[in-house]
Amino acid sequence: MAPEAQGLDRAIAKLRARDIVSEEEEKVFVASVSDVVEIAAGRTIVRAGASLTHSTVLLDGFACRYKDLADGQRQIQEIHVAGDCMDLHGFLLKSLDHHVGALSGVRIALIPHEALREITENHPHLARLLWFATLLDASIQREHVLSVGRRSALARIAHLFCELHLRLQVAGESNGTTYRLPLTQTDIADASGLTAVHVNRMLKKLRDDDLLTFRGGEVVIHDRDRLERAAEFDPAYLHLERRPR
Amino acid sequence: MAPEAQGLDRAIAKLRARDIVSEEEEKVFVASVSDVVEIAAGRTIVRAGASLTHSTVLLDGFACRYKDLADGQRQIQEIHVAGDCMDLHGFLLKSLDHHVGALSGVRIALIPHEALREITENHPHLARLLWFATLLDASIQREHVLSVGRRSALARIAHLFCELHLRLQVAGESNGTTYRLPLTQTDIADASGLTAVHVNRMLKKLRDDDLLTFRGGEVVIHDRDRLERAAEFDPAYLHLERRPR
DNA sequence: CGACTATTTGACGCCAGTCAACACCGGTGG
DNA sequence: CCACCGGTGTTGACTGGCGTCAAATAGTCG
Repeated sequence: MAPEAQGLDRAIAKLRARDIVSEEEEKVFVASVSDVVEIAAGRTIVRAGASLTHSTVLLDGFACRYKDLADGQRQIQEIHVAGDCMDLHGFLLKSLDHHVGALSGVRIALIPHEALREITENHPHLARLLWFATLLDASIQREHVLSVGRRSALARIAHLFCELHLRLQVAGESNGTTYRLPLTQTDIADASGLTAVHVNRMLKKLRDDDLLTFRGGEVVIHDRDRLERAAEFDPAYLHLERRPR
Repeated sequence: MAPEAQGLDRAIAKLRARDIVSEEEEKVFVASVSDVVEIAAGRTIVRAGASLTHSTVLLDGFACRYKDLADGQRQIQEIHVAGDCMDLHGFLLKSLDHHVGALSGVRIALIPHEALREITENHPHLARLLWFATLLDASIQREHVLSVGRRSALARIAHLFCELHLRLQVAGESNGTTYRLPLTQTDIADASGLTAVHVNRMLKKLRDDDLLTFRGGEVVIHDRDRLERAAEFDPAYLHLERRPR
């Protein structure tokens, strides 16, 4: 592995939480990386509609998929954490229907579509694991539809923090009750379909109720049980069981 | 093809709208069907969490994926039309995180996971097409997040009707401006994250504005242009281009 | 015809949006 | 060292879109 590709182990860890990944498959995956680049916070990583030749793996930092409406409203569809294959979807869609943006400074690995195609031809099990990774995105997005469509503002935000906590734990980026999350309240609002002002009010309530504190890009969970109940959080949709796929 | 498997051609048509499907691939796909069953309106087709051995293709009728909250609120995450591979996701997830229900009477084909695995081992291009089909679901669900999170009630409903119109045209189930849609206003509400009462008000407004009429399970579009503008509908996310995948 | 479900409409209430003012903070330059 | 500045966070007053409740009407199936 090129030394700068460190962080790829997080992507492997994410898969290993769901199935066995052989040494050889790990090698094939790591070898498929053609390049590693850094991108500053706030920059666009992939623009909707652009013709794609590479997919990306988020090695470090936070990114998101999002769409805008004509009046300037933005909706974040999924927040990505280290280890996520962000636009593996682009491999077969050929162009993305949404933008991918850097929420913090990020480091990403590029994987040529040609290498992915190769994997589908010669490494069917690894191909199924990559397919699985895209299905996990879909599952996360479905839970997001539920949140935005039916949960109260408070529950939406609580749910988001629960989900990120668990996903970051899988990537090895959280000890028990704390994690870094360098997002603004506006980002949270764009993810949860609310306004920044109302997010602020709900964050205050979460603090006052002693459920969690989000300040200075850091989340501190005070009462995980009550937080999960407030969010009606059930981690089943993250499919955290190791099974043959 | 078993005669009762008619309707599978709609699934093939859906793929052929996006890439070339060879005669042999079609044969392999059709041969993978082990059974065809009918299910009455309102019944559950797959329950969340159940252990799965088959995936399903919707041959006829309308179905949906949905989740419920504890207080009884329901959120439909995607409406499926004839030709959709509904829980191809279950092939690799092994158990679904959501329910699949029949919105009308439906006919579905069952495909054993074993046959799908076989396809990933021996027919990589066909496997990529099936992967693509699941990515299309993800894309539709992302647009759904945008709708529910940011569009007004009127735009949400207008968008839903635009999307279904186009998807039904691909399946050969709509002439120019009309299509069958045997859903109740409550179903529309559950899909769009609104209440049935408010859906009713918005449908009245769509009628009064002469954009479309939805009555008796039939949609009549009066002014497609203005409807699309009201919905801010852009079909790019349906990826209707025939390209090598 | 009667029971049931779906649709329609009106009155009213509330959750979240809007608008606005102010505090905070790190960076920048005089 | 401090004035300034843009981005972010905080709070209050007010508004409005959509939810809630309720009752009447229209279909539908036995």
